[in-house]
Amino acid sequence: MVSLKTIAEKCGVSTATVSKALNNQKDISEETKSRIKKTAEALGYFPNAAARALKTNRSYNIGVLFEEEAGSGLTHEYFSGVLNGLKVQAEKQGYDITFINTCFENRKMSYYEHCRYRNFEGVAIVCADFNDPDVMELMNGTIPVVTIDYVHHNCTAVCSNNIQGMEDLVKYIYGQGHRKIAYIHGQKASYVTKDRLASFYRTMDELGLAVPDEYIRTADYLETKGAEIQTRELLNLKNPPTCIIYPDDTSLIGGRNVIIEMGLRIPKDISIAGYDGTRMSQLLHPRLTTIRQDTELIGGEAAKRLISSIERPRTTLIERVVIEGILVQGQSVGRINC
Amino acid sequence: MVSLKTIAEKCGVSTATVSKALNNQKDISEETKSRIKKTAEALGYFPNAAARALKTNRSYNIGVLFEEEAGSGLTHEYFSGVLNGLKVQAEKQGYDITFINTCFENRKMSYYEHCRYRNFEGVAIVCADFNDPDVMELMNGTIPVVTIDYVHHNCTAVCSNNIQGMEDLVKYIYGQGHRKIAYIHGQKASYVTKDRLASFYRTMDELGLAVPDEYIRTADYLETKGAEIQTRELLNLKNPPTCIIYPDDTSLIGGRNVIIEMGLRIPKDISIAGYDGTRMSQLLHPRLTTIRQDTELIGGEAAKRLISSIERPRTTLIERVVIEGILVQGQSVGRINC
DNA sequence: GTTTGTTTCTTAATCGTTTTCGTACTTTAA
DNA sequence: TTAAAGTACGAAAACGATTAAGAAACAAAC
Repeated sequence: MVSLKTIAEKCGVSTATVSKALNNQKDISEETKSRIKKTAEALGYFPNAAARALKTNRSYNIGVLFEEEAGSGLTHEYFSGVLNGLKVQAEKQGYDITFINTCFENRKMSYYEHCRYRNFEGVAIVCADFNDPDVMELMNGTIPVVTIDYVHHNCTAVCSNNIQGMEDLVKYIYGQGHRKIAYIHGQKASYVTKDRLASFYRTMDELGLAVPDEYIRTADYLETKGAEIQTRELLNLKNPPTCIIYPDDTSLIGGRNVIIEMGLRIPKDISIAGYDGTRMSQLLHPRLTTIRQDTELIGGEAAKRLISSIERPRTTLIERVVIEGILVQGQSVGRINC
Repeated sequence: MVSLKTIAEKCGVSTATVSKALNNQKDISEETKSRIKKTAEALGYFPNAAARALKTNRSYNIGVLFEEEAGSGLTHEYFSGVLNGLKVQAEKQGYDITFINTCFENRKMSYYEHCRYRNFEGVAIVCADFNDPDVMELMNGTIPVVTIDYVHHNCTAVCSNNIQGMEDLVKYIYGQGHRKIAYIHGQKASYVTKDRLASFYRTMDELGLAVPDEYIRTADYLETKGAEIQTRELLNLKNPPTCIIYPDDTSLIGGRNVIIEMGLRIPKDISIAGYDGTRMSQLLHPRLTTIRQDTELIGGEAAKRLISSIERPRTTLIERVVIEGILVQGQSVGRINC
C-alpha cells in the first residue's frame, strides 16, 4: 500500500505536509504542493477510505434499503430504475452506494445499527415495508433519510406525481371520446393507490362524468390474475365501459389476454391503459397508452436531496419532492365518437 | 458513539480486554467475558467498521461492477436477478455489497483504484464491457474476482449453461414433433450466443435434422425490431419453419407481434420459443416455452465462490461454475404430426 | 536591537480497533 | 521451599489519515 508515509519519505517532508498539500490547505507553498502532487500521482496514491472515515467521521457512503418479502424487489423495473437513478447521481457527486441489511456475523442487527456500523452518512429507502418497526427506527434516527413514494414527517420524500398522472391519463382518454371509463386500482393500503383513486374520481367529476360503482374494481399490482377476473366481469356488464385503466402495465397484460381470448380487438372494440411505462409496454402491439414514471429522475432527485442534507444540514429543508409522470400516447386507447 | 473505551470504563477493565472478550479470545476468563458481553449488549455496542478495517485490513465489503453504456443495466431482469441473488447470499455470510464506480472527488479513478480505496475484499463483475481496459485491469489485479457469463483465465466464472439449455429446448421442440426449426440468435460477439448457436447445431445434428442456412438469422437481444424483420422473412419463405427460437423472451415479443398481425395463431399455425424465463413470459397467453435461467442461483453461487476465495485463498480453485437452466414448458410450442 | 508578523513546515495527538509482549498472580512439580 | 508452567489481564504500538499547536526562518516595524 502506498500511503501518505510513502510519499512523505520520497519527498523528504512529513506526512502532515503531504496531507495538507493533497487537500489544498493554504499553509503549504505552491512549489511543495506541486512536487507532492506529482509524486502522489506517480505512485498511484489513493487515500485509504477507512482511515479517512475513522478520523473525519465522513464515509462518503450512502446506504440503500431495498428489501421485499419475496426477496425479488430488485427485479421490478420500477424499483430497479429508481435505484439506478440514485446510483448514477450519487456517484456523480462522489458518494458510493451500499445496501443496508441486518446480518452481522452470527447475530442480527437492526437497519439502524447497520448504518451506524458502516458510518453511512445518509439513507435512501427505495423499497421496504414502512410499517416494519426496524424501518421506522431508521426513519426516526439521526441519519438523514430520503424515502421514495412514502411520506414520513422527518424525512425528505420523493414521490411520483400520481395525482397529476392519473388526471392526465383520464383527460387524454376523455379527449379520445370515451365517456364510460372503468378503473381497476391496486391494493388500497398504499399511498400510490390512494392518490390515483382520488385523482380518478376528482377528474371524472371535473369532466362531469358519472362513475358507476361497478366500474371501480381492485386487482393486485404486478400480477395478472386479478386483472383477468375483473376484466371479464367488466366486459360482461350490461353496460360495459369503453376503456379500462389498469393498476399498472403488468396487471394490464392479464386484462389484455382476456380481451384477446374473448375475440375483441384493441383498441377497436375496447381501449385499455396502464401505468408505469415499462419497457415491455412499448414492445407490445398495439403499444400501450400509459403514464411513464421517470424512475431515473426520481432516483436522481432523491440522491441530490439526500446529499444536500448531508453536506448542508442547516439550509436543507425536509420536503416533499414531486416528479411528474409523462403521458405515453400508445395506440391502445382508440378514438371513438360519443 | 459507544466504543470499546466506553465499555472498558463501565467494566473497569482495559480496552484490550474488552476487544479480546468480544472476539472470544481464550485468555480472558469466562466470568469477565460474560460481564463484558452483557454491558456491550446493554449499551448497544457495535464495532466501528472503519476502525476495524483499518487495523485488520478486512472490510467485509464486496464490490459489484454493474455498468452499461445505456446506464440502465440495473433494469434488465436477468442482471438485476443475478445482483439480487448475489446480495442475498453475501449478506447471509456477513458481507456488504457496494457498487464500484469511477468517480473520486473531482477526478476519475479506475475501477481497480476504487476497489483499493474502499478495501473491497472481492469483486463481482455482473454486467460490464469486458473489453474495457479498466475492466481488464480489475480482472488482472490482486483482488479476487468472480465474473458472470464470461470466462477469464484468472477469475472464477459463473455461467448459465447455455449449451445444455439450448439442447433441452431443441430436444423438447423435436419431441413435440417439429422438424423444421429456425433459430434467430443474438449478437455473435458474446460468449452466450456462441454457446447457444454451437449447441443448436450440434443438437440438430444429433437428431439428424437439416439446418437450412436460411433458418439461421440474427437479431439483437432485448429489442424487438430485428426479431420482427427476421420473423416476417422466415414466415415468407417457400418452406417456412414450424417453430422459431428467439434470442430471448424480449425479442420474441417482436416476432409474436408480427405473427399475430399476419393473422397466424400460436401455437396452432406457428410455434415459438424464447430464452430467459422472464416474469413477462409467463404472463402472456399462451405462456411461453422458454429456458428459465436461475438468476438467483447464479448470483448466489457467485457470492459463495467469491467469499470462499476471500476466506480460504489457498484451498480455493479458479474454476468455471455452470448453472443449469430449466425448461419451462409453456404453451407456445405446439404438438404437430410429422 | 527587540518585537511582531508571515510563511512554511513539523510534532504529536487522535479516531476505534487489534495484537504483541510483558507482568502479576496462582498452581503444579521437584 | 523454590522453580517452572499456566492463567488473566494491561500497556503500548500500530493501521493511515487529519489537525491543532508549535517552531524555524525570515522580513518588516518600532
